[in-house]
Amino acid sequence: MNRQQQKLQTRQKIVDAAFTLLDENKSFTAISLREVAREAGIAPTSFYRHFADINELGLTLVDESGLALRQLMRKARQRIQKGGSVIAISVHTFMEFITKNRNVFRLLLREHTGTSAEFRAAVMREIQYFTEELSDYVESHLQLPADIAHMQAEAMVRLVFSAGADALDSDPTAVETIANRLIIQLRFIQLGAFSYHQRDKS
Amino acid sequence: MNRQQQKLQTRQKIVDAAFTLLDENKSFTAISLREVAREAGIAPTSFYRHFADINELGLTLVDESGLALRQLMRKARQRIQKGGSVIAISVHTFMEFITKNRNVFRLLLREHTGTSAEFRAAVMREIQYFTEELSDYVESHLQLPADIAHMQAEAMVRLVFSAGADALDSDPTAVETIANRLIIQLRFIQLGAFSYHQRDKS
DNA sequence: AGTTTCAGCGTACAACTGTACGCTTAATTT
DNA sequence: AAATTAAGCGTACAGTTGTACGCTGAAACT
Repeated sequence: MNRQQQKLQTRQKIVDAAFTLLDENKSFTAISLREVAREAGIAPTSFYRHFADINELGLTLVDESGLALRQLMRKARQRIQKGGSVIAISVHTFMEFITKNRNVFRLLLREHTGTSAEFRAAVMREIQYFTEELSDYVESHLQLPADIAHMQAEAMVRLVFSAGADALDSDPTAVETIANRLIIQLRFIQLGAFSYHQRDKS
Repeated sequence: MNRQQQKLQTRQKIVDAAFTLLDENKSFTAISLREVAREAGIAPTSFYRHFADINELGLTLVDESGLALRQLMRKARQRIQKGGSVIAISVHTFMEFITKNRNVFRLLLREHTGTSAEFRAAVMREIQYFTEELSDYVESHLQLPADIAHMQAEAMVRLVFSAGADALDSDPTAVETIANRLIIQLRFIQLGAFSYHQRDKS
């Protein structure tokens, strides 16, 4: 087999192993190089052929997670084209994602408040993509000035991530409850930003 | 000296040592019993005279942190008696607290999304106190039905904690900016919940 | 065909971990 | 005064960690 392909394949095995280890009771900072190697089926020292550091692996995972989320956003936007509530569809898409990719979302959540400033910054960057895309949407579709649109988008993303954290610990029926409450709370923000804007103009 | 007092004193040394170690780069799950003992100035094995487990220490820290936050709430409510914006005063009190007790808030943040289900539950309980007290306030002062008041309070607390997380990584001037944005975003929710309620009635 | 490259392995080591066990010593009880 | 209690210590041990070093064997190149 091609050597390059082979290398990429084991690299993927490492990434997959890391995501597998990132379960309910293990944060990325807490997993050891040796555990990852064991799970990936390689020698501990072979790890270094792919990543200089365990941190480099971590940042890769955050990047991949962010990418997955952005792809999700696109999918949600496509669904909205066909009509329906923007908020409700977005929330359901999001909840579907985190229940199907628990460890991906867990990684983002944990490293967002984690112990590595580098990781925190990486996650915040991914969240900012989220916020800015939503901000653009709000600005153009709801006809709000940029600053208000941005605050609205930021608040919404905060709520969504926070509710997502709760959803991770809940069974499917509880997730549905959380989603429904979240939808109403997002409407609060939407309505509130609008009336704040109206009041400001007069 | 009294033996009981002496014991309580070293116990406090352990607690203080743990909070000291809980700095920017160290989560509670990541600190070792030996580190705590070293910082507290006792032998590693002496730790067990005070806590059965390192987890027992952790839950103690969460409890103490929650207590500190509840005391803060009372202080904020007292200040509000004298008049002024409820939201603005609460936000400023909160920000003052987390900048003066960084590690206390850090503990709550990290364990909220941490790897121990027990710790997560403990933190969520503390957050719920927050939410419920605020919910009662909203219900009685803004004349909203209980369910809407609760959703409003929950959303507000989510926003406050999320903004608090950002504030931890920021310098004083950035904290001020975050606080001001947060105040507006909380107004969004307040206004939004009100018009959601109005609309619902008709 | 001969040479070079390099992914992966095995061994090795020092550092650190939690905690079992028994001792000391001073406060407390009898 | 004698006996008991218990906070704190020191030693010890097995387990895990990251990573330095040199080797192997097959793919890639000349």
